[in-house]
Amino acid sequence: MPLRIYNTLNKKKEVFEPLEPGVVRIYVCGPTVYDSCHIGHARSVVTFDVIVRYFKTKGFDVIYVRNFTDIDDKIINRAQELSTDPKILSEKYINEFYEDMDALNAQRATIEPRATEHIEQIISIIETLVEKKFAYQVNGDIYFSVESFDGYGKLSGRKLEDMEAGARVEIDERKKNPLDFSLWKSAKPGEPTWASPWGMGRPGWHIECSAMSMKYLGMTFDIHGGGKDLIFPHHENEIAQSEAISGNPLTRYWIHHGFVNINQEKMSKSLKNILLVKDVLKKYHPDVIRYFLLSSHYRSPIDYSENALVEASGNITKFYKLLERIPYKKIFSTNKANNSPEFYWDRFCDAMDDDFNTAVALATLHDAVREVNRLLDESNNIITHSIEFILPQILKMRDVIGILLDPPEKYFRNAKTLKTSHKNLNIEEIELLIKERSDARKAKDWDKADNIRQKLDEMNIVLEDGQDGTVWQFKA
RNA sequence: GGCGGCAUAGCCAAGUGGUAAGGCAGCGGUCUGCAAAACCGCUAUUCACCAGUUCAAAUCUGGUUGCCGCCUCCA
Repeated sequence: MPLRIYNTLNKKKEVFEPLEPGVVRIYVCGPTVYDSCHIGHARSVVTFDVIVRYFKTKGFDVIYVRNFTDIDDKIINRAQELSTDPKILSEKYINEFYEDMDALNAQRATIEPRATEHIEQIISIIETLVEKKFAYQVNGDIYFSVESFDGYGKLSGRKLEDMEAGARVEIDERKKNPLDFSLWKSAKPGEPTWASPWGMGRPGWHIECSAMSMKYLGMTFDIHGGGKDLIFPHHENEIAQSEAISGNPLTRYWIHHGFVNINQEKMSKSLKNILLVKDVLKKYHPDVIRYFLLSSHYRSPIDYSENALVEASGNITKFYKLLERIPYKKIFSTNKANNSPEFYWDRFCDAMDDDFNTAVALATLHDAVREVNRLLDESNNIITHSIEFILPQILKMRDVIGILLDPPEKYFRNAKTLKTSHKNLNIEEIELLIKERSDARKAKDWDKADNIRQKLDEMNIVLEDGQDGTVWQFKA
């Protein structure tokens, strides 16, 4: 089955064909680094992380470019509020971004360019736009003239006339059209500036992406991605700038992911419900966050709630419980020695091929895990041939989804530490109680044993008596 | 005002013409001292509502209702 991608430009799924066979060139709009990453940033990063991982496992060479917007009004304003330098501020949040996203097991992009390191390219593009009369100068400012570009509105499905009518855009008398957007802003006192043919100033927001994508991926590349909110005006403007210069399509496939809501409300500063990645990571394992983010289709909105994370947590625990049943070395030493069709992996790929349907892909993982559990039950935990055949498929799925990378012991140990620190409990105390109960059980003092179990249950601890003794964990 | 999206079991969530994936919760069973975990079985005659097209519709068309997003910085 060929890979099909929903293309925002045409509003339908299209068969993916890279410009150059075997190579995928993809550009994703990265964060403006003026604040900590929230769960919405995580969705963007994880979504494209899985897409890129999938391309790689399918044998593509992936050139993945994700930028940092490190010069912008928001950064300058924030820096002023904090009486710091914009450069220092953006540096700080770039580091935070890496901390958060590394923690989430997101692989780094191939190239991670910053706007401020591409001023030269930006200026050169603006010069061309001015030469070709797509842009005009007003004092030290350069604006892009939306009317000069025929295709303006083709991505967002808007018409210039419609937008002007109800526009809430501030009327700036100097612009030819209210929707004209700035390519270059003249310097204001105290702001970072660069020399340009139009005097000291700094780039507008949209132009950096055109400059950097062009530099690293060429005039036309395969995939351009970002959040749905970027469709207009950001991506619309990128198309205008880039295509005005090249006369060729900026990109062949536009991928836009949906938002994360918090308890059915939009995340916003005014509602004070911005959920930071680093805060969620204090409570949940990274896999849990990834599972949550990938359990719905990337284009749908998803709703963050405590309940959703608890549920995701239960599923991740279930997966690790399976891995725990298999000697760790055995997990990696298995290799399929026969040529039968890889049922689960094929089903997983079919799902991924259908516009990266991670929900169905995860369902396939569940099915595979259930079967291995069943086979282990049947064989009394002996690794049989059938199991050796399914395990590598599970590992391949795991590698695409980017979860289950910890050794199970580590996962369960972390889970305990995470919860005990939250609940003011002490692992030694808990284990002492469990020891007491085990002694009682050996003495067949069931009442005492059940009493202790009851007590632990009240501490939200659940016990499992197995052949090799009792293991415990917190309820999700 | 303009553009777009969504509505599937108690909850989350796939499914875009061929008779409802998966997860959570629930019920019954195997296992267990009893549990838990794991596994097995059951759990939507039906996909917001009303018409229409079709041999066949959750899926297509028209309409109604309800939610949501974008049009201003936003992942």
